[in-house]
Amino acid sequence: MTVRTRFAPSPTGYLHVGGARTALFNWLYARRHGGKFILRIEDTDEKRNTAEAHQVIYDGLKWLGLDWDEGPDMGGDYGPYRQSERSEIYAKYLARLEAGGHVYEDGGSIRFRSPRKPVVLEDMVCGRIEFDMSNPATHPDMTIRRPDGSFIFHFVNVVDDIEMKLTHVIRGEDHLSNTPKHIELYNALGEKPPVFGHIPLILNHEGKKLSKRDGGSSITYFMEHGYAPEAVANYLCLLGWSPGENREKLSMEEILALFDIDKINRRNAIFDLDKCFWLNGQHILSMSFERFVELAKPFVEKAGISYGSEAALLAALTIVKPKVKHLSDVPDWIGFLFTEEFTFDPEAVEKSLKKAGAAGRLQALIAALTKVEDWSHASLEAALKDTATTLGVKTGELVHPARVAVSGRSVGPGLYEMFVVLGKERTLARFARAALMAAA
RNA sequence: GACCCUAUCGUCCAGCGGUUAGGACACUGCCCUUUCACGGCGGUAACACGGGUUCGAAUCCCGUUAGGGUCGCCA
Repeated sequence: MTVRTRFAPSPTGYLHVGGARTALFNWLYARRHGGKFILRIEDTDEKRNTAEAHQVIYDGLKWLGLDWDEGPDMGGDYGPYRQSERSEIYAKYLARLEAGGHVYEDGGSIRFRSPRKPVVLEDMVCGRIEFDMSNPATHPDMTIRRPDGSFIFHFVNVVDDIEMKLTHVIRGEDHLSNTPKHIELYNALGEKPPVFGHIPLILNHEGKKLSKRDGGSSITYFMEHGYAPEAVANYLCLLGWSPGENREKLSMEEILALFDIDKINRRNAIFDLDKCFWLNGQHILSMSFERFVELAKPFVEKAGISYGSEAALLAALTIVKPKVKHLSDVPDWIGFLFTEEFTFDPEAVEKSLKKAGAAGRLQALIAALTKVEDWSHASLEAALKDTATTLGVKTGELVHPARVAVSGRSVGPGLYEMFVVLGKERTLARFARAALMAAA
């Protein structure tokens, strides 16, 4: 039997990180077991069902590196993959329930009559759980169809999972309490329930279910704020799961090799943006230059930086990669390399350029750099350090004003790297301008 | 309220009957250094509580407390 898992989001217009993690775990499970991963859109609630809302889901999943074998955009043997297009199927299943005497009408809607027998769930993550269904007050007969003929989540979800031959249902723990209802439905339909796995929830800093309002709760946030998909996927996996050996940073390939659904713990996790951010820096640091270019370039283009030639852009990206932490910071970190119109950070000017003696030190540096023939990192470093020795000052006294002189700011790529990328002429011109500012 | 799940540093994750309770983020001290970063060496910081079981419990059992989830004609 081939493993078949699914991600079944509702098109709400944004992809929740919790949903993304659910998708990730389902994808991982399918891929690990040579199975299929299916995307199904649960859009029975028509009012929030738009093409853009679908696109957000596709974009988010693709961005994370998740691919699906069957879905609304590509079809498959068990479609359609949008619930809004599956009404006849639901009607057919409702007829089966009616024939079995499992439903009754209540004020125009149709309810499923619970057998009121204990339900036992063998959950991949939570283990064996027995539910007492005897109290109608806490386990009322669920509505499965509204008076207007539309169907309710619990019913369509089960029907679709049956129809699409899903073998494993991995979902958030918020569904754990709903599961006995679903199992009753499977039983009434004479179908074998899939294997369930309820994963712990992602909570915000208040310890509540992470909601739309919380910063960083949607995948779009990470896409826009310069996170690498592999870093976010890595972080999401670490919530509730550990590869062992105190490992933190893992590639998708490594995760795929190590991930195991029954090693997921059962406690909810609080989303920590700090750690995700750190992991992002780690991934950027160790990713290939090609990958970095691929991820950083869209941000550069979007910022409208006229970088001239491709070679010039690559040179700039090279010196920035070892230090930048957010891909979205790249435009800011390279912009000054391509224009003389860059802005000076007033605070940096005040602190470094206007510092007593800075003007004189810059002049000394100009004199020394002018004499440098071989405009290389090593020669430039030697020249600057010699100057510092001659002047009897710490290298920092030259480095700080020099950095502000060529970039206008106190943070950025390595100093000599910037000199090299700018070239001798532009570097010295910027120094001359800065010396004027320092003297003013 | 009923039912279900959970309980180790502030946060995430190790631990699976015998450990000086470990790693990571964050915070912080020192070193390196060319700012920021990176890196290196340290530090602060945890087994919710009470009963059992056992020679021995963070680990197993029960209870309490706390937190989360579900109880929709949302998904």
